[in-house]
Amino acid sequence: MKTSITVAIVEDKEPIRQSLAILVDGADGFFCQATFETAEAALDYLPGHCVDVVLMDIDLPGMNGIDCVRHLKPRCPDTQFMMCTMYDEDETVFEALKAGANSYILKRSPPHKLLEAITELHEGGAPMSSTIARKIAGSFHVNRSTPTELDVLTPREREILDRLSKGHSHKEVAEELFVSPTTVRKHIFNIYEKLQVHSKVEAVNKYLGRR
Amino acid sequence: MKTSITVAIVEDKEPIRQSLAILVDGADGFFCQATFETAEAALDYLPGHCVDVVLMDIDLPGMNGIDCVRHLKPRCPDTQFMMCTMYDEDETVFEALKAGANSYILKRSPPHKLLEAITELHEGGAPMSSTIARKIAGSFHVNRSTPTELDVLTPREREILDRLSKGHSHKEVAEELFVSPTTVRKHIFNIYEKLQVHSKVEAVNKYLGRR
DNA sequence: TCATCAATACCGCATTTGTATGATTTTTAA
DNA sequence: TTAAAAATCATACAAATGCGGTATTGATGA
Repeated sequence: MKTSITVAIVEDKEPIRQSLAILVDGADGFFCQATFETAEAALDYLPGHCVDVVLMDIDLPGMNGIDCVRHLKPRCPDTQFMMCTMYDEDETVFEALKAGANSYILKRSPPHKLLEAITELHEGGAPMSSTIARKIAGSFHVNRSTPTELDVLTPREREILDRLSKGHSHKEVAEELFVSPTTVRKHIFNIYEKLQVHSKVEAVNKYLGRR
Repeated sequence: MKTSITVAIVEDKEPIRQSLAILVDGADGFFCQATFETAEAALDYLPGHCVDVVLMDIDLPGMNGIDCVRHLKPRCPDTQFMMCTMYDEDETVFEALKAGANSYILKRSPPHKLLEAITELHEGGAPMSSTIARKIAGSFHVNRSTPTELDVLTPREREILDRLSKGHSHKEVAEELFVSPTTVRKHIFNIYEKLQVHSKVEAVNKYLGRR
Protein backbone atom coordinates (compact mmCIF):
# COMPACT_ATOMS: atom_id res chain seq x y z
CA MET A 1 0.00 0.00 0.00
CA LYS A 2 1.15 3.52 -0.64
CA THR A 3 1.39 5.79 2.36
CA SER A 4 -0.93 8.75 2.72
CA ILE A 5 0.08 12.34 2.17
CA THR A 6 0.40 13.91 5.61
CA VAL A 7 -1.19 17.31 5.90
CA ALA A 8 -1.23 20.10 8.47
CA ILE A 9 -3.67 23.01 8.50
CA VAL A 10 -3.08 26.50 9.83
CA GLU A 11 -6.34 28.46 9.95
CA ASP A 12 -7.77 30.59 12.70
CA LYS A 13 -11.45 30.38 11.86
CA GLU A 14 -12.94 27.35 13.55
CA PRO A 15 -15.54 26.32 10.93
CA ILE A 16 -13.14 26.56 8.01
CA ARG A 17 -10.43 24.69 9.88
CA GLN A 18 -12.89 21.95 10.77
CA SER A 19 -14.24 21.49 7.28
CA LEU A 20 -10.77 21.47 5.76
CA ALA A 21 -9.67 18.83 8.25
CA ILE A 22 -12.73 16.71 7.53
CA LEU A 23 -12.27 17.07 3.81
CA VAL A 24 -8.63 16.00 3.96
CA ASP A 25 -9.10 13.20 6.45
CA GLY A 26 -12.14 11.86 4.69
CA ALA A 27 -10.38 11.51 1.36
CA ASP A 28 -8.46 8.45 0.37
CA GLY A 29 -4.68 8.82 0.51
CA PHE A 30 -4.66 11.87 2.77
CA PHE A 31 -4.04 12.17 6.48
CA CYS A 32 -4.57 15.33 8.45
CA GLN A 33 -1.86 15.13 11.07
CA ALA A 34 -2.38 18.41 12.86
CA THR A 35 -4.32 21.66 12.83
CA PHE A 36 -3.36 25.02 14.32
CA GLU A 37 -5.21 28.20 15.10
CA THR A 38 -2.15 30.41 14.98
CA ALA A 39 1.16 30.76 13.18
CA GLU A 40 2.94 30.59 16.51
CA ALA A 41 1.43 27.21 17.33
CA ALA A 42 2.49 25.87 13.93
CA LEU A 43 6.01 27.23 14.39
CA ASP A 44 6.18 25.45 17.68
CA TYR A 45 5.08 22.03 16.47
CA LEU A 46 6.03 21.61 12.84
CA PRO A 47 9.83 21.79 12.88
CA GLY A 48 9.91 18.61 14.94
CA HIS A 49 7.17 16.81 13.01
CA CYS A 50 7.60 17.79 9.41
CA VAL A 51 4.59 16.89 7.31
CA ASP A 52 4.29 16.60 3.54
CA VAL A 53 1.98 19.52 2.94
CA VAL A 54 0.85 22.52 4.98
CA LEU A 55 -2.31 24.43 4.11
CA MET A 56 -1.60 27.93 5.31
CA ASP A 57 -4.11 30.70 5.74
CA ILE A 58 -2.61 34.16 5.37
CA ASP A 59 -4.84 36.36 7.45
CA LEU A 60 -4.08 35.05 10.93
CA PRO A 61 -4.13 36.82 14.28
CA GLY A 62 -0.62 37.61 15.46
CA MET A 63 2.00 36.46 12.97
CA ASN A 64 0.57 36.16 9.46
CA GLY A 65 0.82 33.07 7.28
CA ILE A 66 3.50 34.45 5.00
CA ASP A 67 5.92 35.18 7.81
CA CYS A 68 5.09 31.79 9.23
CA VAL A 69 6.18 30.15 5.96
CA ARG A 70 9.30 32.29 5.91
CA HIS A 71 10.30 30.85 9.26
CA LEU A 72 9.20 27.28 8.63
CA LYS A 73 10.54 26.70 5.12
CA PRO A 74 14.22 26.74 6.08
CA ARG A 75 13.55 24.30 8.90
CA CYS A 76 11.29 22.00 6.90
CA PRO A 77 12.73 22.20 3.41
CA ASP A 78 10.91 19.08 2.27
CA THR A 79 7.52 20.33 3.36
CA GLN A 80 5.43 21.95 0.66
CA PHE A 81 3.46 25.04 1.61
CA MET A 82 0.15 25.85 0.03
CA MET A 83 -1.19 29.32 0.70
CA CYS A 84 -4.90 29.00 1.02
CA THR A 85 -6.63 32.31 1.24
CA MET A 86 -9.47 34.60 0.31
CA TYR A 87 -7.54 37.31 -1.42
CA ASP A 88 -5.43 37.52 -4.53
CA GLU A 89 -3.69 40.86 -4.27
CA ASP A 90 -0.48 41.04 -6.24
CA GLU A 91 1.76 41.96 -3.38
CA THR A 92 0.51 39.19 -1.16
CA VAL A 93 1.02 36.58 -3.86
CA PHE A 94 4.57 37.61 -4.60
CA GLU A 95 5.47 37.96 -0.95
CA ALA A 96 4.24 34.44 -0.33
CA LEU A 97 6.32 33.03 -3.18
CA LYS A 98 9.37 34.91 -1.98
CA ALA A 99 8.82 33.49 1.48
CA GLY A 100 8.98 30.01 0.04
CA ALA A 101 5.39 28.99 -0.69
CA ASN A 102 5.02 26.53 -3.54
CA SER A 103 1.37 26.93 -4.21
CA TYR A 104 -1.34 29.53 -3.90
CA ILE A 105 -4.98 28.52 -3.93
CA LEU A 106 -8.05 30.68 -3.43
CA LYS A 107 -10.49 29.44 -0.85
CA ARG A 108 -13.34 29.67 -3.29
CA SER A 109 -11.89 26.65 -5.11
CA PRO A 110 -14.16 23.59 -4.97
CA PRO A 111 -13.14 20.83 -2.52
CA HIS A 112 -12.14 18.27 -5.13
CA LYS A 113 -9.83 20.86 -6.71
CA LEU A 114 -8.18 21.37 -3.37
CA LEU A 115 -7.43 17.68 -2.98
CA GLU A 116 -6.12 17.55 -6.53
CA ALA A 117 -3.87 20.48 -5.76
CA ILE A 118 -2.49 18.82 -2.65
CA THR A 119 -1.61 15.76 -4.67
CA GLU A 120 -0.05 17.81 -7.44
CA LEU A 121 1.96 19.80 -4.92
CA HIS A 122 3.20 16.64 -3.27
CA GLU A 123 4.26 15.26 -6.64
CA GLY A 124 6.49 18.19 -7.44
CA GLY A 125 4.09 20.62 -9.05
CA ALA A 126 3.17 24.11 -7.99
CA PRO A 127 -0.59 24.33 -8.31
CA MET A 128 -2.00 27.83 -8.53
CA SER A 129 -5.50 29.15 -8.91
CA SER A 130 -5.82 30.32 -12.48
CA THR A 131 -6.00 34.02 -11.72
CA ILE A 132 -2.90 33.67 -9.57
CA ALA A 133 -1.00 31.77 -12.23
CA ARG A 134 -1.85 34.47 -14.71
CA LYS A 135 -0.54 37.13 -12.37
CA ILE A 136 2.71 35.27 -11.86
CA ALA A 137 3.31 34.57 -15.53
CA GLY A 138 2.41 38.15 -16.35
CA SER A 139 4.90 39.51 -13.86
CA PHE A 140 7.69 38.34 -16.11
CA HIS A 141 6.27 39.96 -19.19
CA VAL A 142 8.32 42.94 -20.22
CA ASN A 143 7.09 45.08 -23.05
CA ARG A 144 10.38 45.51 -24.77
CA SER A 145 8.78 47.52 -27.56
CA THR A 146 11.65 47.35 -30.01
CA PRO A 147 12.63 51.00 -30.07
CA THR A 148 13.66 50.65 -33.72
CA GLU A 149 17.15 51.30 -32.44
CA LEU A 150 17.81 47.61 -31.99
CA ASP A 151 16.45 46.87 -35.43
CA VAL A 152 19.69 47.98 -37.01
CA LEU A 153 21.46 45.08 -35.32
CA THR A 154 21.84 41.78 -37.11
CA PRO A 155 20.50 38.65 -35.38
CA ARG A 156 24.01 37.62 -34.51
CA GLU A 157 24.74 40.98 -32.99
CA ARG A 158 21.56 40.81 -30.95
CA GLU A 159 22.52 37.38 -29.70
CA ILE A 160 25.90 38.63 -28.59
CA LEU A 161 24.41 41.70 -26.97
CA ASP A 162 21.95 39.49 -25.14
CA ARG A 163 24.78 37.49 -23.63
CA LEU A 164 26.69 40.62 -22.72
CA SER A 165 23.55 41.76 -20.93
CA LYS A 166 23.79 38.68 -18.75
CA GLY A 167 27.22 39.77 -17.64
CA HIS A 168 29.31 37.45 -19.79
CA SER A 169 32.75 38.52 -20.95
CA HIS A 170 34.03 38.56 -24.52
CA LYS A 171 35.76 35.28 -23.99
CA GLU A 172 32.76 33.60 -22.43
CA VAL A 173 30.51 34.67 -25.27
CA ALA A 174 33.05 33.37 -27.76
CA GLU A 175 33.05 29.98 -26.08
CA GLU A 176 29.27 29.86 -25.90
CA LEU A 177 28.94 30.61 -29.60
CA PHE A 178 31.92 28.53 -30.72
CA VAL A 179 33.68 31.41 -32.44
CA SER A 180 36.95 33.16 -31.74
CA PRO A 181 37.18 35.97 -29.21
CA THR A 182 38.33 38.35 -31.91
CA THR A 183 35.14 37.74 -33.82
CA VAL A 184 33.11 38.58 -30.78
CA ARG A 185 35.11 41.74 -30.29
CA LYS A 186 34.51 42.73 -33.85
CA HIS A 187 30.78 42.20 -33.44
CA ILE A 188 30.78 44.23 -30.26
CA PHE A 189 32.65 46.99 -31.99
CA ASN A 190 30.00 47.04 -34.71
CA ILE A 191 27.25 47.06 -32.12
CA TYR A 192 28.81 50.08 -30.41
CA GLU A 193 28.97 51.94 -33.69
CA LYS A 194 25.36 51.21 -34.52
CA LEU A 195 24.06 52.07 -31.08
CA GLN A 196 26.39 55.04 -30.68
CA VAL A 197 27.83 53.87 -27.38
CA HIS A 198 31.29 53.22 -26.05
CA SER A 199 30.97 50.62 -23.33
CA LYS A 200 29.20 47.42 -22.38
CA VAL A 201 27.07 49.00 -19.71
CA GLU A 202 25.78 51.63 -22.12
CA ALA A 203 25.04 49.03 -24.76
CA VAL A 204 23.26 46.77 -22.29
CA ASN A 205 21.23 49.70 -21.02
CA LYS A 206 20.01 50.43 -24.51
CA TYR A 207 19.34 46.77 -25.12
CA LEU A 208 17.25 46.40 -21.99
CA GLY A 209 15.54 49.69 -22.66
CA ARG A 210 16.63 51.41 -19.49
CA ARG A 211 17.64 54.96 -19.96
CA MET B 1 -24.22 26.56 -28.81
CA LYS B 2 -20.91 27.88 -27.59
CA THR B 3 -18.30 28.65 -30.18
CA SER B 4 -15.14 26.58 -30.43
CA ILE B 5 -11.73 27.73 -29.24
CA THR B 6 -9.74 28.61 -32.35
CA VAL B 7 -6.20 27.28 -32.33
CA ALA B 8 -3.09 27.77 -34.45
CA ILE B 9 -0.04 25.52 -34.36
CA VAL B 10 3.57 26.50 -35.08
CA GLU B 11 5.76 23.40 -35.32
CA ASP B 12 8.37 22.51 -37.89
CA LYS B 13 8.29 18.74 -37.57
CA GLU B 14 5.62 17.33 -39.87
CA PRO B 15 4.46 14.33 -37.80
CA ILE B 16 4.12 16.31 -34.60
CA ARG B 17 2.33 19.14 -36.37
CA GLN B 18 -0.06 16.68 -37.95
CA SER B 19 -0.90 14.83 -34.79
CA LEU B 20 -1.39 18.05 -32.86
CA ALA B 21 -3.72 19.33 -35.53
CA ILE B 22 -5.68 16.09 -35.56
CA LEU B 23 -5.86 16.06 -31.79
CA VAL B 24 -7.17 19.60 -31.63
CA ASP B 25 -9.56 19.32 -34.55
CA GLY B 26 -10.91 16.00 -33.42
CA ALA B 27 -11.83 17.23 -29.97
CA ASP B 28 -15.16 18.80 -29.22
CA GLY B 29 -15.06 22.56 -28.78
CA PHE B 30 -11.76 23.09 -30.54
CA PHE B 31 -10.99 24.25 -34.07
CA CYS B 32 -7.55 24.18 -35.60
CA GLN B 33 -7.59 27.22 -37.82
CA ALA B 34 -4.05 27.15 -39.16
CA THR B 35 -0.71 25.41 -38.90
CA PHE B 36 2.74 26.76 -39.73
CA GLU B 37 6.14 25.22 -40.26
CA THR B 38 8.06 28.36 -39.41
CA ALA B 39 7.89 31.39 -37.17
CA GLU B 40 8.05 33.61 -40.23
CA ALA B 41 4.94 32.03 -41.74
CA ALA B 42 3.07 32.52 -38.47
CA LEU B 43 4.20 36.15 -38.26
CA ASP B 44 2.88 36.67 -41.74
CA TYR B 45 -0.57 35.22 -41.19
CA LEU B 46 -1.56 35.61 -37.56
CA PRO B 47 -1.65 39.41 -37.09
CA GLY B 48 -4.52 39.58 -39.58
CA HIS B 49 -6.37 36.51 -38.32
CA CYS B 50 -5.94 36.49 -34.56
CA VAL B 51 -6.89 33.16 -33.02
CA ASP B 52 -7.66 32.32 -29.41
CA VAL B 53 -4.68 30.12 -28.68
CA VAL B 54 -1.35 29.48 -30.40
CA LEU B 55 0.65 26.34 -29.68
CA MET B 56 4.23 27.41 -30.26
CA ASP B 57 7.22 25.15 -30.60
CA ILE B 58 10.47 26.80 -29.53
CA ASP B 59 13.11 25.01 -31.52
CA LEU B 60 12.25 26.18 -35.02
CA PRO B 61 14.47 26.71 -38.06
CA GLY B 62 15.14 30.39 -38.62
CA MET B 63 13.43 32.55 -36.02
CA ASN B 64 12.76 30.65 -32.82
CA GLY B 65 9.40 30.39 -31.12
CA ILE B 66 10.22 32.80 -28.32
CA ASP B 67 11.13 35.64 -30.65
CA CYS B 68 8.04 34.81 -32.64
CA VAL B 69 5.88 35.32 -29.55
CA ARG B 70 7.73 38.53 -28.79
CA HIS B 71 6.70 39.91 -32.14
CA LEU B 72 3.18 38.51 -32.20
CA LYS B 73 2.01 39.31 -28.68
CA PRO B 74 1.91 43.08 -29.15
CA ARG B 75 -0.04 42.66 -32.35
CA CYS B 76 -2.43 40.01 -31.03
CA PRO B 77 -2.81 40.99 -27.38
CA ASP B 78 -5.91 38.83 -26.95
CA THR B 79 -4.27 35.71 -28.27
CA GLN B 80 -2.87 33.35 -25.64
CA PHE B 81 0.45 31.73 -26.37
CA MET B 82 1.30 28.28 -25.13
CA MET B 83 4.92 27.25 -25.48
CA CYS B 84 4.96 23.61 -26.33
CA THR B 85 8.41 22.14 -26.31
CA MET B 86 10.75 19.34 -25.42
CA TYR B 87 13.05 21.16 -23.07
CA ASP B 88 12.67 22.85 -19.72
CA GLU B 89 15.88 24.80 -19.25
CA ASP B 90 15.52 27.70 -16.87
CA GLU B 91 16.65 30.38 -19.24
CA THR B 92 14.29 29.26 -21.98
CA VAL B 93 11.31 29.23 -19.66
CA PHE B 94 11.92 32.70 -18.31
CA GLU B 95 12.69 34.14 -21.71
CA ALA B 96 9.40 32.78 -23.00
CA LEU B 97 7.46 34.34 -20.15
CA LYS B 98 9.23 37.63 -20.65
CA ALA B 99 8.34 37.50 -24.32
CA GLY B 100 4.69 37.25 -23.40
CA ALA B 101 3.88 33.54 -23.31
CA ASN B 102 1.07 32.63 -20.91
CA SER B 103 1.68 28.93 -20.68
CA TYR B 104 4.52 26.46 -20.96
CA ILE B 105 3.80 22.81 -21.55
CA LEU B 106 6.26 19.99 -22.15
CA LYS B 107 5.60 17.86 -25.18
CA ARG B 108 5.71 14.72 -23.12
CA SER B 109 2.36 15.72 -21.60
CA PRO B 110 -0.45 13.33 -22.49
CA PRO B 111 -2.93 14.51 -25.16
CA HIS B 112 -5.90 14.96 -22.85
CA LYS B 113 -3.75 17.16 -20.60
CA LEU B 114 -2.93 19.32 -23.59
CA LEU B 115 -6.59 19.87 -24.42
CA GLU B 116 -7.32 20.64 -20.78
CA ALA B 117 -4.48 23.14 -20.79
CA ILE B 118 -5.81 24.87 -23.91
CA THR B 119 -9.18 25.26 -22.26
CA GLU B 120 -7.66 26.52 -19.05
CA LEU B 121 -5.51 28.97 -20.95
CA HIS B 122 -8.50 30.27 -22.85
CA GLU B 123 -10.43 30.71 -19.62
CA GLY B 124 -7.83 32.97 -18.10
CA GLY B 125 -5.45 30.51 -16.48
CA ALA B 126 -1.76 30.00 -17.14
CA PRO B 127 -1.30 26.25 -17.30
CA MET B 128 2.25 25.05 -16.77
CA SER B 129 3.78 21.61 -16.67
CA SER B 130 4.47 20.84 -13.05
CA THR B 131 8.25 21.00 -13.28
CA ILE B 132 7.96 24.35 -15.01
CA ALA B 133 5.55 25.72 -12.45
CA ARG B 134 7.94 24.70 -9.72
CA LYS B 135 10.78 26.50 -11.46
CA ILE B 136 8.76 29.66 -11.77
CA ALA B 137 7.53 29.66 -8.21
CA GLY B 138 11.04 28.89 -7.03
CA SER B 139 12.52 31.75 -9.01
CA PHE B 140 10.81 34.18 -6.68
CA HIS B 141 12.14 32.41 -3.66
CA VAL B 142 15.81 32.60 -4.53
CA ASN B 143 16.23 35.67 -6.68
CA ARG B 144 14.07 38.59 -7.58
CA SER B 145 15.57 41.97 -6.94
CA THR B 146 16.29 41.75 -3.28
CA PRO B 147 16.38 45.18 -1.74
CA THR B 148 18.13 43.58 1.20
CA GLU B 149 21.06 42.75 -1.02
CA LEU B 150 21.74 46.39 -1.73
CA ASP B 151 21.39 47.23 1.94
CA VAL B 152 24.88 45.95 2.61
CA LEU B 153 26.26 48.76 0.48
CA THR B 154 27.23 52.04 2.07
CA PRO B 155 25.67 55.26 0.73
CA ARG B 156 28.89 56.12 -1.01
CA GLU B 157 29.05 52.74 -2.67
CA ARG B 158 25.46 53.08 -3.82
CA GLU B 159 26.23 56.47 -5.29
CA ILE B 160 29.14 55.06 -7.22
CA LEU B 161 27.14 52.07 -8.38
CA ASP B 162 24.41 54.40 -9.54
CA ARG B 163 26.85 56.28 -11.73
CA LEU B 164 28.30 53.07 -13.09
CA SER B 165 24.76 52.08 -14.01
CA LYS B 166 24.59 55.17 -16.18
CA GLY B 167 27.56 53.91 -18.14
CA HIS B 168 30.23 56.11 -16.64
CA SER B 169 33.82 54.88 -16.41
CA HIS B 170 35.93 54.75 -13.29
CA LYS B 171 37.66 57.95 -14.26
CA GLU B 172 34.44 59.79 -15.00
CA VAL B 173 32.94 58.80 -11.67
CA ALA B 174 36.10 59.96 -9.94
CA GLU B 175 35.83 63.38 -11.57
CA GLU B 176 32.15 63.67 -10.76
CA LEU B 177 32.78 62.92 -7.10
CA PHE B 178 36.05 64.85 -6.82
CA VAL B 179 38.05 61.86 -5.62
CA SER B 180 40.92 59.95 -7.12
CA PRO B 181 40.29 57.12 -9.59
CA THR B 182 41.97 54.67 -7.24
CA THR B 183 39.43 55.46 -4.58
CA VAL B 184 36.64 54.73 -7.00
CA ARG B 185 38.26 51.47 -7.95
CA LYS B 186 38.58 50.52 -4.32
CA HIS B 187 34.89 51.22 -3.78
CA ILE B 188 33.96 49.23 -6.84
CA PHE B 189 36.04 46.34 -5.65
CA ASN B 190 34.24 46.41 -2.32
CA ILE B 191 30.90 46.54 -4.11
CA TYR B 192 31.82 43.47 -6.14
CA GLU B 193 32.73 41.57 -3.01
CA LYS B 194 29.49 42.45 -1.29
CA LEU B 195 27.33 41.65 -4.29
CA GLN B 196 29.36 38.60 -5.25
CA VAL B 197 29.98 39.72 -8.83
CA HIS B 198 33.02 40.30 -10.99
CA SER B 199 32.09 42.92 -13.55
CA LYS B 200 30.27 46.18 -14.02
CA VAL B 201 27.46 44.68 -16.04
CA GLU B 202 26.71 42.10 -13.37
CA ALA B 203 26.79 44.70 -10.62
CA VAL B 204 24.54 47.05 -12.56
CA ASN B 205 22.12 44.22 -13.24
CA LYS B 206 21.84 43.55 -9.54
CA TYR B 207 21.53 47.22 -8.79
CA LEU B 208 18.72 47.68 -11.27
CA GLY B 209 17.08 44.50 -10.11
CA ARG B 210 17.47 42.00 -12.91
CA ARG B 211 18.50 38.43 -12.59
C1' DT C 1 27.22 39.28 -62.68
C1' DC C 2 28.71 42.39 -59.49
C1' DA C 3 28.21 44.86 -55.29
C1' DT C 4 26.90 44.74 -50.62
C1' DC C 5 26.47 42.90 -46.23
C1' DA C 6 26.95 39.55 -42.53
C1' DA C 7 29.92 36.57 -40.23
C1' DT C 8 34.24 34.94 -39.50
C1' DA C 9 39.17 35.83 -38.17
C1' DC C 10 43.87 38.02 -37.13
C1' DC C 11 47.22 41.64 -35.52
C1' DG C 12 48.28 45.45 -32.51
C1' DC C 13 48.05 49.27 -29.26
C1' DA C 14 46.45 52.22 -25.54
C1' DT C 15 43.26 52.30 -21.95
C1' DT C 16 40.23 50.43 -18.68
C1' DT C 17 39.20 47.25 -15.45
C1' DG C 18 39.59 43.49 -11.88
C1' DT C 19 42.33 41.90 -8.15
C1' DA C 20 45.61 42.38 -4.31
C1' DT C 21 48.07 44.72 -0.52
C1' DG C 22 48.68 48.39 2.46
C1' DA C 23 47.90 52.81 4.72
C1' DT C 24 45.67 57.27 6.54
C1' DT C 25 41.86 59.92 8.03
C1' DT C 26 36.95 60.65 9.26
C1' DT C 27 32.67 59.12 11.00
C1' DT C 28 29.89 56.31 13.57
C1' DA C 29 28.55 53.37 17.14
C1' DA C 30 29.31 50.83 21.33
C1' DT D 1 36.57 57.17 24.88
C1' DT D 2 37.59 53.54 22.12
C1' DA D 3 36.79 50.34 18.60
C1' DA D 4 34.70 49.49 14.23
C1' DA D 5 33.23 51.02 9.80
C1' DA D 6 33.64 54.12 5.93
C1' DA D 7 36.12 56.90 2.87
C1' DT D 8 40.25 58.20 1.09
C1' DC D 9 44.72 57.36 -1.61
C1' DA D 10 48.87 54.72 -3.49
C1' DT D 11 51.27 51.05 -6.10
C1' DA D 12 51.38 47.19 -9.02
C1' DC D 13 50.17 43.56 -12.34
C1' DA D 14 47.42 40.73 -15.35
C1' DA D 15 43.44 40.45 -17.92
C1' DA D 16 39.75 42.53 -20.37
C1' DT D 17 38.21 46.02 -23.26
C1' DG D 18 37.83 49.90 -26.92
C1' DC D 19 39.45 51.10 -31.18
C1' DG D 20 41.82 50.82 -35.75
C1' DG D 21 42.93 48.35 -39.89
C1' DT D 22 42.67 44.24 -42.99
C1' DA D 23 40.88 39.98 -45.17
C1' DT D 24 38.10 35.70 -46.57
C1' DT D 25 33.81 33.45 -47.28
C1' DG D 26 28.94 32.93 -48.17
C1' DA D 27 24.43 34.87 -48.90
C1' DT D 28 21.40 38.44 -50.86
C1' DG D 29 19.91 41.42 -54.08
C1' DA D 30 20.07 44.82 -57.81
